[in-house]
Amino acid sequence: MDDRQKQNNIKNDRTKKRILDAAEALFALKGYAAVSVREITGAADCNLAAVNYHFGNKQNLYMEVFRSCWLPRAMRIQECFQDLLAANGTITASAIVQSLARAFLEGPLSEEERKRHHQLISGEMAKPTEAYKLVADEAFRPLFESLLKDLRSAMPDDIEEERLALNIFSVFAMVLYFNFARPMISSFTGRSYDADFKERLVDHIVEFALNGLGVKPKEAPL
Amino acid sequence: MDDRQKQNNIKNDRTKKRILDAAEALFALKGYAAVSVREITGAADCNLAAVNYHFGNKQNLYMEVFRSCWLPRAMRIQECFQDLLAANGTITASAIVQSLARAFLEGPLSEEERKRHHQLISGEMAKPTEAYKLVADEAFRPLFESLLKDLRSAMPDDIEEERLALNIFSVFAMVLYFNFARPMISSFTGRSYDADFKERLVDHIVEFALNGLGVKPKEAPL
DNA sequence: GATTGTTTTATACAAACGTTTGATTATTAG
DNA sequence: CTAATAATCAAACGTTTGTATAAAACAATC
Repeated sequence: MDDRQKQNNIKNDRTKKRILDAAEALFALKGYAAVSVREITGAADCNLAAVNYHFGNKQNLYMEVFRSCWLPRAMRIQECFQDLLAANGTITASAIVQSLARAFLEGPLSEEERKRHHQLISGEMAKPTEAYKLVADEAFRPLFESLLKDLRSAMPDDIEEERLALNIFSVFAMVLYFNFARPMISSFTGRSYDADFKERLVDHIVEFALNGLGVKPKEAPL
Repeated sequence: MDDRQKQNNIKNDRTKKRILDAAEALFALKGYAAVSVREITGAADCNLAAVNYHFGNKQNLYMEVFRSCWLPRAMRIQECFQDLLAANGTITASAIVQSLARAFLEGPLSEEERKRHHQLISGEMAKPTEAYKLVADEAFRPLFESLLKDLRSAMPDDIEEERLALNIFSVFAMVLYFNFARPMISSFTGRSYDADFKERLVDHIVEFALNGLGVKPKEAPL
């Protein structure tokens, strides 16, 4: 029968999973309040009541998107960073910055995934909800601590803890900004985010983090 | 009569202005979709129909918030930056970065204004609407061009245009990030955004922009 | 003081919202 | 096969949404 076929085509993957995917895409695109449950179930090709059946309510679904879609991806990025860093041999400041920039800009995510990932977290940073706490505790804080440790071992011993933290934030600022502000950067520079430009960005971030503006240019030992 | 008194107390300032204020505060706090017209008119202490009478519809009101609240404030910041830069005498890279950081972090805005200002634009950068185009054309682009000009005159002649642009973005990244990510930074460093910490941030941004991480620390000539 | 134009008011409306319900279909276990 | 559990469904619930309307209050002009 073609009932069977139809099931195999679209419906056979668990409804719950389809709802999560559709919800993630829509929440990333338009934000929590601007997306209706009907829109989600429409995109997931299931009944309206399915959201409440599987997730209780709309808010729980939103939280679940972060718990079971966003967080695992954040882990993948962080693992990618640690792999790159390890592959680099000795832990130098330059290696840390470069690995971080690569993991975030080129990293393990597809272009579509990266877009979703950053749009979702942008929404949370602009208007934090309960999901922010989850993400800060489970992803940001551990990464920050790990970076603190790495960078401490790569910098002079007498550096103050606060300066170390500010340095990390500054590198983060660049890495996130070059993702976050893509439309503006593309528009102002006239370059699209292809592999070439991303490579250029990684190089720039590393150089800037090591030499700043490079007012007194010296051959950077990258 | 106390009708007259009541008018002087709250109502006498033009309804239109009160709606704009209330709308700005609420849009900044919760985002466009999460705010209802009734919420706005309630906060502005006026009739529900006033929004449609004075602004046509909810979307126009949102645009008007950017046109007549956000943009003028962006101008004030930019003027502050130019005043600081001019007061600094010669245009050096250090002076540019310092003036920019000061204008944005300490600047002419009250703490409440700055919060609103950044929340509004965060929302737009996370989920751009029509307002983004307005803001990019009227505020971002001119500031970017002006910075490009200033920085070009302060850097070696042979520097490529693209590198100049990336440098500007990087400084911007820090300045905006230290505003944007306030909650996270406060939480991770344990410091509140008082005058002391903001001064520290300005110093850090200048130093980082000039020397990067400062891996090979040399007495910064600030 | 009547007339005219502007602003405010109370009320109404259809559409869309998140959630609930009870019937119906699939799936699993005995 | 039957009983029980899980999942899907169409329909409806009571609210809340953005916007429209027409009457009332106010302001300014003559």
